[in-house]
Amino acid sequence: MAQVTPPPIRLFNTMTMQKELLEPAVPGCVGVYVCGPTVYSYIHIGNARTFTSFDVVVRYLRYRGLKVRYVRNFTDVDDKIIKAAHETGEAPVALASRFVDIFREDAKALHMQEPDVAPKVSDHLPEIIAIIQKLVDKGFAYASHGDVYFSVSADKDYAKLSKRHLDELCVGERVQPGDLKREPLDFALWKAAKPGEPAWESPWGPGRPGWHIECSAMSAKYLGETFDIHGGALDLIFPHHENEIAQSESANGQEFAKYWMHCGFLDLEGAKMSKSLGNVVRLRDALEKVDAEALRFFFISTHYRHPLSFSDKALADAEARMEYFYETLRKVDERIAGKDFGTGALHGEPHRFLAEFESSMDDDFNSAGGMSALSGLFNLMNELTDKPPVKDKPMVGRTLQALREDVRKVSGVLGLFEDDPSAWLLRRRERAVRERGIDVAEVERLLGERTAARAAKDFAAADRVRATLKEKGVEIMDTVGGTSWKVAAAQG
RNA sequence: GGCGCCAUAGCCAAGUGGUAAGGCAAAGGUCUGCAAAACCUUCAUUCCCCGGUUCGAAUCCGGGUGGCGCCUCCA
Repeated sequence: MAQVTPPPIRLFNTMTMQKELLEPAVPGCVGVYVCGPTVYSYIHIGNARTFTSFDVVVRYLRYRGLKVRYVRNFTDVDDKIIKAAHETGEAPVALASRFVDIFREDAKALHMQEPDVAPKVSDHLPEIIAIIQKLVDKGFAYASHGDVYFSVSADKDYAKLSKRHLDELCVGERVQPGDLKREPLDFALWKAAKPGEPAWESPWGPGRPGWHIECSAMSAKYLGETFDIHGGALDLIFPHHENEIAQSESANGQEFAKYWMHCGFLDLEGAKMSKSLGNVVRLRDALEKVDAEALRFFFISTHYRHPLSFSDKALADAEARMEYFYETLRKVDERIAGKDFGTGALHGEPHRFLAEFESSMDDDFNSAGGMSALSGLFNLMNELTDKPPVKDKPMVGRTLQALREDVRKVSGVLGLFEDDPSAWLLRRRERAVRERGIDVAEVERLLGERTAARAAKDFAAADRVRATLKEKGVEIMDTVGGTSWKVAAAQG
């Protein structure tokens, strides 16, 4: 077996601010670490966008034949968790554990694949304490009244990821009164326990890890001291990722991650989503109103590094597009199901669309560019189904089969079209029926009346029924197989 | 103040040196009893503005203007 040529995937590296060819440390194998959620609440649609983006990255790397180890952690020890637990009266560990389960449900609902490893901070105290000890031993960290701090001045290339100047950073840094730190920029690796807080024993007394050290410890455990891709959203560049680099490279004396990928922000029609404004949209609330794949499609339609604006209109557009895709697939499946069209030539080079899709995705996971190829693919499916340009029916059938097969491949990468088309369409109609308060029995009765009128060639009566239904938001379609109906697009 | 990002048709959105993908909307057409869906056609001599580099720039450089993010927890 010949050596497989590595796929020419290029990705934008925040460290160098350039697109680079992906060259894994171990050829053919890619280690990916994505900073996962702090489990103190429900995730919002911004979090969902980030995790969906990396879900697609990992799916694509695998599609391209790379062996991926995908690690996404749970931060289950944290100030915010302690605070939230205080409010609900739960034990912090219990609250965190509850939201880990909730996160898993949400991720599944959005068709995200499980990471290979989903480590929790609370399960990795020995590893965390070990790396802190290593930093203390090497002189990069110091203990202070039960806390341990990383000494930023000991790290000569601190801030290389965010490209900041230390003297400038000091200006904005708040220095707490009675601070235990030597320098304002130093950050906590270990925090001494306060009464009532979860605490673990350590060489510095009871306490808990600081925010950043967990990722250094857990990534090293599961991916090694140097690994390939480290991801997260833009806001993690500073200080979180910067501090991870400082810790890991100081402790291990080698490069931490080769490629840094950062996902752009999602806003609400230009407004920042924030708790103080009270406009945080939870993923699960969004999924009450919009189909999961439509939401994924909405995310995927814009490049992962670009800002994305969430709105009802954008969602409605995405859902309408998904309906087009699924209607097409339903027709195609009906046409080719269980049929054998033999072997032979295909019409119109159907595989060119998949090739186009791949070349877009190879270029920094440009899923938005890939949509163009997808449109071409579906367009050809419709053309072949409804108005075949060639008479050779077996050839048309074979071509449709080939196209359907390519849709399945794209589906595996994007996490779209994973449903049975008819089931998806019916589910969407049922949701619309509920939302619009449509009386299905009445619709069926009116349709019966209309069918009778049409049979009697009383088209005026038939058109009156059509108009009546239209007022109720129901659109009807006459086909060879009879009349079907759907809920018209919402007018607002 | 520092470090960055963004600005492409009515809207969404690719394209980062070689002469503007795709989608939605709109208009016309095919099909239809009429529709819907689908398909076909049309729809940016031009990419926020002003300079510069180049045979050639939406793409590179300089300067503006307008949005935004991070610098404190944040996906």
